[in-house]
Amino acid sequence: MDSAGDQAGLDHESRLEHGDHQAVRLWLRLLTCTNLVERHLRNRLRTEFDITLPRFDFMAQLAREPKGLTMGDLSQRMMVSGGNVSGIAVQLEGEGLISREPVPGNRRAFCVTLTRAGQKRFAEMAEAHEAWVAECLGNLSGTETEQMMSVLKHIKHDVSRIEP
Amino acid sequence: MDSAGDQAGLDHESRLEHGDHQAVRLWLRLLTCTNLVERHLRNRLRTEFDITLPRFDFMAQLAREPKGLTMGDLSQRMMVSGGNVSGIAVQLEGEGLISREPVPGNRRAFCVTLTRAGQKRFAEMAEAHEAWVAECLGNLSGTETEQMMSVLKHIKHDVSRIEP
DNA sequence: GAAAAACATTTTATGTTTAAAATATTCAAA
DNA sequence: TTTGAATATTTTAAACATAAAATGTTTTTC
Repeated sequence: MDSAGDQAGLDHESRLEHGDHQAVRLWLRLLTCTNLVERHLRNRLRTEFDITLPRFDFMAQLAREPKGLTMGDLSQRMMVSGGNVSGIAVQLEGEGLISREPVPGNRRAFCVTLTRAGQKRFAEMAEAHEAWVAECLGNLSGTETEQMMSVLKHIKHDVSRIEP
Repeated sequence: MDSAGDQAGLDHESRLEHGDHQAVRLWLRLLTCTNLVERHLRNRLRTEFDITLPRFDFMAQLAREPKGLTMGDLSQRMMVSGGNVSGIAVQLEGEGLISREPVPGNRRAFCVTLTRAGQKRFAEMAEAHEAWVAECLGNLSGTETEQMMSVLKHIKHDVSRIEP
């Protein structure tokens, strides 16, 4: 196969440019779409539970790990800087939603867990949150969802290889 | 069709729960993936051009509209608050990359354009940026790209209908 | 044509986010 | 065991983000 098979008869160089351009278009749409959903969830959390998305995320990570997580674990899983996690923890601790206890064999680290009040509070929010997400992404067909999951996995793999 | 056709024999209620749960899994993957790419681009812009993503985005909007845009246009296209755009504009103007001139028939609005220096600077960055995006999203097959574009369009449509 | 409404932007106050420096602890050698 | 490297967290400074109030301008309406 040669130039006969080229899309729209483009040569190698302009085909590459075309491909790059397509990638940018996809990226802008991906970014816009994610921001749209994120903003929607953020607003709902604020108006209905008076909580920010990062704080909700913080609690969600803990809810998945009843044994607790260190500040570093949280930073990694939330994919935000350590300083950020630090600030959120102070607030949530002040509100009695999480507790930070020293780790027996390691005086550097804290073990952060949801308090009972935190668990109760999170359970209420999580149910609503799940419904809101379903409002945004739940109308896709089974095929669409699978395609999306598959392509995102592919992207994640490609990006991870760039600078590990 | 009745319970015979249900996936995995789930009843209506648990099928709904399953669907909601799937939506959350998709959302988390979508968010993670977008953040991964965004962070990568942000880091590269910082290390190689010493510029932030919002400032790059600001200039990108102007590059697409040689006739210029008002502050309000920019706010809308960048999907951020007006106050935010205002702050970025002051900086970029200070660096001589954009200019803000009064609009003839409207003394409220400014017409913001890239200066010649801004155009030159942006052209350099845009070329690199396009290549970085292609590194992240350019290894997808044509089918994958099309699927992704299509599903994202669907999502955007669904979300827009929730609260317009 | 004056009052009111709408518009375009900036200012202010508050809070989030990051990178980088600082602090403190643990581990590994030499 | 003391030096040095690695680890875990907090603090700090700068940029970014928002909502709401303030400022000035234009349009509408009566």
